Amino acid sequence: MIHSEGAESVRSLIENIDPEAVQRTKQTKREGLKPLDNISTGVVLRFAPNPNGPLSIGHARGVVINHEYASMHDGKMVLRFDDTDTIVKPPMKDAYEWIIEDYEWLTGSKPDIVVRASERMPVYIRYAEEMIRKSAGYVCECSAEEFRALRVSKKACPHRGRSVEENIEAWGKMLDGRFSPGDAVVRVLTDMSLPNPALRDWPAWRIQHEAHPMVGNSYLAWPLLDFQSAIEDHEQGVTHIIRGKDLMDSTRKQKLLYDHLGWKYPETLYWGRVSIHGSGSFSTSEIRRGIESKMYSGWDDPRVPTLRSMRRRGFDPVALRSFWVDMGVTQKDVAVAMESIEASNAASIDSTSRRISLVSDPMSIAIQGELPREIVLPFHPDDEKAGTREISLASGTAIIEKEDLKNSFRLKGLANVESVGGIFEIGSVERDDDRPIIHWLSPDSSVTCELVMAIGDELNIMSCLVEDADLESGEVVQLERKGFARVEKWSPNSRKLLWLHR
RNA sequence: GCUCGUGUGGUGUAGUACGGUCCAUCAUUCCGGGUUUUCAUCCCGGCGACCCGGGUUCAAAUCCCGGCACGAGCACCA
Repeated sequence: MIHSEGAESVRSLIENIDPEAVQRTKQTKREGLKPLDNISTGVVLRFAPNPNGPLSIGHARGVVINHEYASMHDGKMVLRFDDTDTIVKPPMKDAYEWIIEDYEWLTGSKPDIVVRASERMPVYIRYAEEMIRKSAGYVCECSAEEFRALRVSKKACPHRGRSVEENIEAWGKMLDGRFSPGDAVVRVLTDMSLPNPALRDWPAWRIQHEAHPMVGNSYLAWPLLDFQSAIEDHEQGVTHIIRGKDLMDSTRKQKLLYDHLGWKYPETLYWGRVSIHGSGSFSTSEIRRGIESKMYSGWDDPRVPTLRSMRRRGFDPVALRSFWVDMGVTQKDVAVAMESIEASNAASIDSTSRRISLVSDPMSIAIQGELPREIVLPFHPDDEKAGTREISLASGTAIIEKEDLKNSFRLKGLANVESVGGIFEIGSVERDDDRPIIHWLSPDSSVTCELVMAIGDELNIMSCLVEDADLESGEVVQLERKGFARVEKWSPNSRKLLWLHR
């Protein structure tokens, strides 16, 4: 019957049995992050940066999502410094403190646990030995090139079958410096015939003789990320790992290690790559070079995509958090525009930003007619509590942007004006037509200031005129008709604004 | 080459585990209109999408197979 009658009759058939089954309900969008699975025993999440510089905008997602999940499930958050490489990405002593500051600014809270891998070396050494004694790992003396060839041909390396005693002996040589860098690595014993080449006897330890900024020359062999991270996640009781999908093979490698050690691997979520268009896309090391060569003034240079630069320009961490939470965790590679982040920020700060006028390319016009000695304007159109500022009109002139000059326009908050032979006559105080409204300044109530604007790799420093309002250093203001800027300095002899965004 | 992953409007996202409640959610951009003494804010309206092809089924964004596209890993970096 079903076959011949079609969907309609099936629908009515179902309707007779259970009317609710065919009721249509408007679908809704799930709000916030999708809850984690397997949370019955509580959650522990972690954010694990390399301390080779302060946090950049690229780290923000990792900080925000992990932190949000931890607080959403009343769990703990571990901030871990993965600093076991002293050569390729050498740690920077100051960065540890910077990252904690950046973390606290962005999340509004302190991490529950802070751990540096470099202070945990005894733990890693102990587990490496356990692994070797269990014949779950071995010391390999092949060169990188030799092993690469073995990996692709699925062949065992000559050191793979050594006895535990021989391995322990070689391991000791790695630790005490009888081996030189490159002479040997510790590998996790997996299976050379594994279909995924990345998993075949993957390297866990290598030799590095460089001094470490935190622990000096205490160690000559260091664990690689996959080993160190796996051990530390277990030690800290991490329940959920959220990482980039480029690290999927890391999960697989680490699971093989967990199998050797008899541990249960955490739940793992992945996200895709995010590229942010319109923000400088440079790496931490590139920024560092730019600072060293004096191209940038520091890690908070307005041109540089670090969190501290964004903080300095006036970004609101609450807006940043909601931006990343809204994006959620998907494995799609996404491209977002810096303008989107700015729009999110603008929405967040609009209601609290005081309004003032700034003129960057000034010209004076004479105004005449019935003028009050001063007018009072609100600092915010929708919020009386923001207070008011007084503008003196004693001089009978107004300063406007050159590009706003027309024969007829309205000086915002004052009156319509009309050019009569170059002199502007005051007209209606009421707004009674749709002539353009422009912002303006009075020479008696304005001061000069510096407006710093980052445009790509350029720093545009403009000398401007601005209202002499009583601004506070650090506050974010909206420049009428222009956009937002943060007050860097506001003292009688030096006023400096830093451009934020429209 | 081997391995893995992802494809929903311009952008981002919900829905996909249990096919019908989806002629597909929400936000933003864009377009039009309104409010407003800012090109800000706010309000209303509109445009706009399930990668392609087969299959299963009364019914597929959802399940299966095959393509295609894009991305990642195969470092003695993280």
